[in-house]
Amino acid sequence: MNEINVKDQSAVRREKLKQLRQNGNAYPNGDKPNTTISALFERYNELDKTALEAQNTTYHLAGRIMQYRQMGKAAFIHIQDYTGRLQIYLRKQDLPEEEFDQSKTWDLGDIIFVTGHIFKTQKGELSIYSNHVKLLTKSLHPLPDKYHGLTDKEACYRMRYLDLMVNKDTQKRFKVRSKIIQSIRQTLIDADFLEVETPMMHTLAGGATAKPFLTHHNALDIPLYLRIAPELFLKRLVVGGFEKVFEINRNFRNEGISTRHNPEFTMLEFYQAHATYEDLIQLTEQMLEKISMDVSGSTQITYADYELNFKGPYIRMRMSEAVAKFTNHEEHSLHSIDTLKQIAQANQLSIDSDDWGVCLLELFESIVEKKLIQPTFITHYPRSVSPLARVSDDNPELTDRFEFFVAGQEIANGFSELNDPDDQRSRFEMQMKALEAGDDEAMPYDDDYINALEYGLPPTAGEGIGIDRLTMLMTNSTTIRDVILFPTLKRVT
RNA sequence: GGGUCGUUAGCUCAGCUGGUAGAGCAUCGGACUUUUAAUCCGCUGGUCGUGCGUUCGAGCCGCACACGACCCA
Repeated sequence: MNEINVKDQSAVRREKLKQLRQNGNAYPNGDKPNTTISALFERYNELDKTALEAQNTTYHLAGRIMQYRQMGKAAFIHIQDYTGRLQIYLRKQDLPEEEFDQSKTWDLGDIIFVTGHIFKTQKGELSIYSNHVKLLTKSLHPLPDKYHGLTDKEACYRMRYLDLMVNKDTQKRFKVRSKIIQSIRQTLIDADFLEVETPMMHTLAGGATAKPFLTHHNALDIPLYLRIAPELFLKRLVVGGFEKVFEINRNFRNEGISTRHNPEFTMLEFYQAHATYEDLIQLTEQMLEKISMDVSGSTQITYADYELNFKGPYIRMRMSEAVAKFTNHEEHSLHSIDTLKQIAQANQLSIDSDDWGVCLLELFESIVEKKLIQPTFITHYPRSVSPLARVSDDNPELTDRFEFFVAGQEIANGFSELNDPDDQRSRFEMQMKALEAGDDEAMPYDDDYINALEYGLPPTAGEGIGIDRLTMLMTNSTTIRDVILFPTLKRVT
């Protein structure tokens, strides 16, 4: 190593790789482990040192070197596979000479293959006593600090592979995320829902009010939008006879980035024919109770400064009831738009709309939402802010809709679907007026969707649940970037 | 979009009132056959985010920019 600069750890490792290439294939494959680290712990960790001496099963294991303690004629190595970390013991006299010499050139981060039997050290740590070792993959960059790990958040987001390698909490968070999705899928499939996939590229960005991403199809020479919601397609499927459908997939919204917003995010949407929003409220309670049990074994969850209780039934409030409660008004007084404007003024809010529903929603969002800590359903959303929801039978200004809040955040949105094509047509027309008036988030008129409704959508209820925000709750993460493997970041310059 | 803070060795972090750039881990060399953040001895390693300015002199002061974090909208 004299002619290369020893300060450059990568150069040292490259030099070693060069040696490996000269000695044969530096990237061997085909060596198969016959167990995993966690399996060994489950089987043997309860046995004591002497009991393990009777064990002579030969195990093959592969893993990345995370710690390496060389002691002259012996060495202790901690390797990590996707199930955990295990110590390997190497002794010069128990290994072929060239293998022991080879092992001295290994570095933290290298991936090795180990053959040996299980034993416990004097300090009682379960380990592998190895009689064969082999390097599988040379790592060309030094690992982050073995004790502190990688703490630079930007580095964690940009190099998630490194974050996952050295930060156990990160691994755990994404395993929980997977478990949540698995739990949801299980619940829905057990309830006879059909999992489907609908287009990610739309000619009209409908199903929600949001700014879309625009792209272009070259061969067809047409603009396409990345979808902002799958809703209108899923309901077409219900028209077609798939009476219970769900989709877990990405939506894209061309909006700001914050601790609660990533441009692409994952939504569960599900639709059930012959159900009402009341049925979905119950299903949501069941689903969340199960998720919380599956993930943490309890319905009590710690999130930031809160102890959240996911044992149903959850709090329910009408939107006007909630606004009344948190502004100390009588609920019936909120039927007057003048009262709403007064409340807004008293709270230093300027609302430029003269629509009663818009005003009520604004008050709700700015005053009430952040105060809904325990799981809470807000129901009776105004018609004017719910262009796809069915009008309530007892009040034409309201819809059979709810949203679900936890820790001040919106987690879910559901409603009995509007299946009257003529009503839907007039709602789209209202949206078009809003669009003309400059609201760039208003929904476009979807002619084919109206056509589908004219064939007959059975009475149906549907709901969307934000998987990222749900994962934030279940993993006690206060930023969405911590629950998305590769969050959107600016380019490094 | 606004405010506050951050960016120094591969990683984690110090750096005084503006006066020659520091530690631990990792690396490199040596010792070491049950260690475990191994230990002991020795040696390396820097475009102080980028640019401009102030100054005899800038990691430190000023301005602009980049990226990020937190709070607010």
